[in-house]
Amino acid sequence: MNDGGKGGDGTGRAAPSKRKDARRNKETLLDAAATVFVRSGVEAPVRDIAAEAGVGMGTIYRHFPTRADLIIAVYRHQVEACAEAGPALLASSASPHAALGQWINLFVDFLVTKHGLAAVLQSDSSGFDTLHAYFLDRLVPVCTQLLDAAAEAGEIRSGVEAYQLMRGVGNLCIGAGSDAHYDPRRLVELLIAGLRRQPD
Amino acid sequence: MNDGGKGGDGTGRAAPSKRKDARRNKETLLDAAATVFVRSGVEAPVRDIAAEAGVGMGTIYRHFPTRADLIIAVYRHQVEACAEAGPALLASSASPHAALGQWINLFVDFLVTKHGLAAVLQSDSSGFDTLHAYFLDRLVPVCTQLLDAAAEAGEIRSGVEAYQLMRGVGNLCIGAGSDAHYDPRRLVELLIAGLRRQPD
Amino acid sequence: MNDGGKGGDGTGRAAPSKRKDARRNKETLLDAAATVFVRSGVEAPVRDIAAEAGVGMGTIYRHFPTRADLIIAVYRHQVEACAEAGPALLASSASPHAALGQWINLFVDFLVTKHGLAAVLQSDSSGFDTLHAYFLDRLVPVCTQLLDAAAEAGEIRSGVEAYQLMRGVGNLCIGAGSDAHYDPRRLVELLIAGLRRQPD
Amino acid sequence: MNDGGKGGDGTGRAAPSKRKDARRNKETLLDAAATVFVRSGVEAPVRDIAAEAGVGMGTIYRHFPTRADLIIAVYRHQVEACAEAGPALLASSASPHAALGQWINLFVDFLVTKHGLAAVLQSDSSGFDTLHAYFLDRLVPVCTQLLDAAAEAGEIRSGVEAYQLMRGVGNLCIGAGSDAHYDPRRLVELLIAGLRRQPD
DNA sequence: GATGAATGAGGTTTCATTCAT
DNA sequence: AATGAATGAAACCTCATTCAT
Repeated sequence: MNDGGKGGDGTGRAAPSKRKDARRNKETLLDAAATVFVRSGVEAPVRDIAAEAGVGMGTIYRHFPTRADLIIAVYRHQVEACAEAGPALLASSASPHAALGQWINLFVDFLVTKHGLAAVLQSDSSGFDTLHAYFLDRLVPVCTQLLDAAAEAGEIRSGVEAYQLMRGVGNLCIGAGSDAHYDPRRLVELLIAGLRRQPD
Repeated sequence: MNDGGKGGDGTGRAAPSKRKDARRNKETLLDAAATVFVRSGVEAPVRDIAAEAGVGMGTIYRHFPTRADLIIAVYRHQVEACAEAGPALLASSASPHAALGQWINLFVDFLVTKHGLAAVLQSDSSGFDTLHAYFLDRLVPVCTQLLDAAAEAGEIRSGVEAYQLMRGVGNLCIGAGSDAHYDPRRLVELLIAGLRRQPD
Repeated sequence: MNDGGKGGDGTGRAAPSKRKDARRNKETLLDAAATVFVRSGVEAPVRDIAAEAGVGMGTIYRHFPTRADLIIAVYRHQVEACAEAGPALLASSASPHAALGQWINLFVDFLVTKHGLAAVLQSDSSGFDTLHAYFLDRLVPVCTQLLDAAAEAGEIRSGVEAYQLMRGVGNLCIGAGSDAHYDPRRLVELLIAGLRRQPD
Repeated sequence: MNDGGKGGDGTGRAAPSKRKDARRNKETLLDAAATVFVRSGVEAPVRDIAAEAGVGMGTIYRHFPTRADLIIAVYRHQVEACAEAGPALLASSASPHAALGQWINLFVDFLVTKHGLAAVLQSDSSGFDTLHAYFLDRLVPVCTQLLDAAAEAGEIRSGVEAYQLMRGVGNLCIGAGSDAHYDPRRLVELLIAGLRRQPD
């Protein structure tokens, strides 16, 4: 959304120009943000991120007007990868339900390593609307596809929407890491198991 | 020493005594807090709660030194009721697993109507330690009992601890209410279903 | 301390009468205040004193409208004793200057054991005016007498006023006790030594 | 808005650069703080200082994270000057004892004009540790040097430590200014006189 | 474009003092 | 007379966000 798409823009650039500098700067920013996010969570003070990047705070606001924009940018690659893994898993797995389980695991693995991200994903603070929307837009369709496939195969009960499932999985990941006795993976596994069409 | 005083004091007191007033006031406070908690969540500013109750902020601090104390007081009755319902359900339900499901539903019903409580329950901020402890102390044993019964009856897979389950359920309840499309009950149902010993 | 504990106090009272009760109460208060002053300084919260005495805060305000009143009452005996020691020392000492030194030592001994009193004695907060006045009224004349005697005997340089000297000694006592490396007695000794008519 | 000031800045600079502005601002802050310190003492509310300077409170915290930092900054020049005057006086004075007296006078002159500083200098509140340390680190060695010189010259009794002397002098300066009848200078003079080796 | 100084709302907590019971 | 609950002013400190340079 904020930079103009899949990347067609780079093909034959010759002049390094301001543009390149800016890009480098932006990437420095993303690296710094990622680092700080790991250290202090995705709600870390802007100042800390700026300091880590060695730039002024204004620079961050220029490139990423809202925190959501920054978070999205930092995790875009991983979200994309996750989204793209959906169809692939569907194709390669023994069953749609298995594919769903594996895909969800990818999502969980992503979330549990992102200190504070899961929490912010369910925040209803309007500042995070964009973030919310991005994750949903990108992942819900994939999840829907997997869910539909499993439903069609008769493996799962119907009536569970992808949106809900994603939200639930996201929620289960909140607080992981701060409590060694809490293992979201295990619970998510139960959740997915619960989707199974029941024997009785 | 300070009240013996004149001596008699007892039997037929007409004066309602400060004590009674204070007690009433405390209840006013709890009502006010409950109201504000619904409106703005359990992390609402102390000042707001005081205003709602029509008292000074100091009054709140007098009765409830920490926010955790206030939250516990506000919800104590419901938590107790929930805890006590466990054994009852176990006795009256068709199966331990069914009892577990029903009990969890009670817990979910409780949580989803408490704006922000679920979120705070998993917060690792030290200010909420007491709150955390209270919920855990009161509910985990009950859950354990239900879980054990179900395990013994061979209805569920073993290896899931009550603590984890409660945490998971609590997490699933975060953000309920702020999103009409998100229904924790449904997901919790899946989670509990997932506990079932699998057919394969 | 404040309730008689061992029970010895019962000797032979027949008619406790309101008056006596009130007196007892007042004394209980003074004991409690003294205790708390030692523990937390003379600026300890009113509530603490009330708690120590086992009475309500209102009772303290009734008997001692201002903190200064309370402080004065607590230390009155000792201040009186100090004041009265002046003439006695003058009569019994080898020289007026020696008497002065001994008397000042009494004052210092009194102050250094009263956590925070010296500090409050020089506070210009209007709340302490009475306190200020009491100490001054009671002790400055005594000091003047000693000073005059010493001056008359040609032992000290003239031109130092009792008020100043008392203030100075009081100031030197501030903070004693909180710093093992600071010994007001030694400095006061220098001050008094400095009063001596210089040889040159 | 915030300073207008003496006007010297007009020379020829066109772009005073943020840095320069900030520096000026910092000085504005120090001036304001000094003013407020005179008016209300060194423990004046941060908000008052900010108001006096015409800046937000955050600005104060940016430049001076703790109150001790601010106080030190406000008085640094004078403390340094005082410290540096020590050796100079020693070199130029008739005797080490005279030098000591003059140096102490400088210190007293400094303190008596700093409303509340002397009081805070003996506070044992941990917030002022830095302040305490600064004054001690800077001045005690100088005092030691003067004291040692005088002792070596046989002018004073030994056994008085610079730390104690400084503390004592500081204490004597507490409350100066709020009482026209109290003149610390006179008392300090006595103290120093008292150091003299006694004739007897 | 970049910088980072400045702003100031926002929330917390403490206690002296009053006054209804 | 005594009680102690209630009041609420005061101060503190933090950060997201803006904007002059």
